Amino acid sequence: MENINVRVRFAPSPTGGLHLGGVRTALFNYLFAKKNNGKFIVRIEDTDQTRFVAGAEAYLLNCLEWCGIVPDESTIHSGNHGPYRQSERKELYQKYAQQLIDEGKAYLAFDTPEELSEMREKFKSAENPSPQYNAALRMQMRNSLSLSDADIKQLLADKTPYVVRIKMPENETVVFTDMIRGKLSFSTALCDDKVLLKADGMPTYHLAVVADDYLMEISHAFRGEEWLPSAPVHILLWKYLFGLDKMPQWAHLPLILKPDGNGKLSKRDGERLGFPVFAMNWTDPATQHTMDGFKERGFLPQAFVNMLAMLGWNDGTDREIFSMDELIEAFSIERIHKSGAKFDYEKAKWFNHQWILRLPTDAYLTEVDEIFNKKGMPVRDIEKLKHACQLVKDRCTSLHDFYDQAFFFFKTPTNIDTASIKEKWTEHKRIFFETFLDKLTTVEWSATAMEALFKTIAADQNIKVGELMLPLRIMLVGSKFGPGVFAIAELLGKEETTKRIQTTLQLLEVI
RNA sequence: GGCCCGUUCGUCUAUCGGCUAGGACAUCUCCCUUUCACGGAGGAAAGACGGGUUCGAUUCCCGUACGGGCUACCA
Repeated sequence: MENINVRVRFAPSPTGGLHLGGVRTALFNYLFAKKNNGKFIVRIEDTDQTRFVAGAEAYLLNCLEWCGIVPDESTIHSGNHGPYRQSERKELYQKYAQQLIDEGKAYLAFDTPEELSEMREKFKSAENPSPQYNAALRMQMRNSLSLSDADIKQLLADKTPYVVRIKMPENETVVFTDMIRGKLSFSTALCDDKVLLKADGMPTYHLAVVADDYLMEISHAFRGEEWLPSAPVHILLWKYLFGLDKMPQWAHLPLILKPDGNGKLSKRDGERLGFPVFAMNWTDPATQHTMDGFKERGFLPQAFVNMLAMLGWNDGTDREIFSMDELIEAFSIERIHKSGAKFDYEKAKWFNHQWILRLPTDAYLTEVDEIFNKKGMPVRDIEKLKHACQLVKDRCTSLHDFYDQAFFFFKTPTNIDTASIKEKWTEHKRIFFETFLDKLTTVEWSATAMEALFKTIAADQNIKVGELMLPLRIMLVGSKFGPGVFAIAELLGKEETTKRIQTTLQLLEVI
């Protein structure tokens, strides 16, 4: 079989981290590559020097690594197709641009940005709100097709800045097969003369994507649906430069939509609706504004990946829970959907809960420990934390919930909800708990033994057990939540349990 | 405006011409639980519309509507 080289391309920008759509594109690329024993290549471009941010490359790869999406080749991990940065490959693109010019497939355009917006203003109408630089208009602009040779020479001699534009054929039909959508056709008459090389000598995406994919022997390329309209330009460039037989197979992935209303999910939606949109947190270097990622919100990478995979793909059965290996095993590109999917944070949390239950506690103990540390409650006894996690995992949807659900194991509650019990508090109950405390010193320290003792004393003293359970819970936990009370007591230990009961008894005395 | 893509419960989706339209999230009811959850059982909830093709269309075709994407020297 031919070599399978699947690539995903990123262009980091300072305003945003790695969003859901980006991770999902990478994920599908990765699944496809692994499924077919191919290579997964991550390309991170410094497409625009002014926008490129130091640290962005490492950030992107960290995010992918957290997700378990590990590239075989990347800008940082390197491979044998370097150099990877666009700025270091400048001459290559210029060479291809020149080739196109020589063959009459592209031309030089000297129009200034002002002239371009002037043109757009001038030709703008109700029927045509966005006039294109195309066959109909290019002869009215200042370019190597409309100007005389002498003029062009003079402009070049004066070092007038220019761009290279593709000369779109007047009326040709470009046909190609998308792996997800099937056969698609576009008329070149509707595409404009896209800029291939910018005035600073750097390529636009259109030229770069074609040249890079060729040089790096890419066989398959997945990207977002938003690229579909410019696909004909890329197909044409492949035809002109390298031949369609060498062109990678395309797959245009559906978009991830905002949960409410319509449209592409944006980072603003996350802030507005209170959920993360990035894999890991990202600080905008300009504003120093940090946005949480799924990782920081207490998501497990397994759950995050699982959730993303199910947003636009399924295996045709009712199964929803997949590990990365299982995804690779089950993945098939034919089953990727064509339509966009609205992101549902509730469902994302459900996936996380499922993975919290499924994974052994050890898989996330370090993260939970860190969360306790950040809350200012360092856990000295990691084994105890582990037990606590096992006790409360049923009721945790995020890793942060472990703190809310288990903090009382590590710190005596300061707010005792005595209000809930004081109305029904009696002298009998006080006597009961004093007896219980007394006998506790002799009993074997286990939940079952304690429960038996508790019930025996209750029977002896003729008090309903139900009347005593809530008070005991309040004494140990501080309020009305948590796992079984005797299990809590067991983990708290004899000393702490006794102390908490005594403290609350005193509190009730005062009241 | 033009071009392209899409359209099954509120949401994510199953169905590759036979459907009493299945599952999951969310929601509601009940059970379990001497707390809060988990869990279990059940309920309500969908094929945008109009034409074809066919014995039979959610499924295939064509229109219409609606939604989205693109229409930059951004990707």
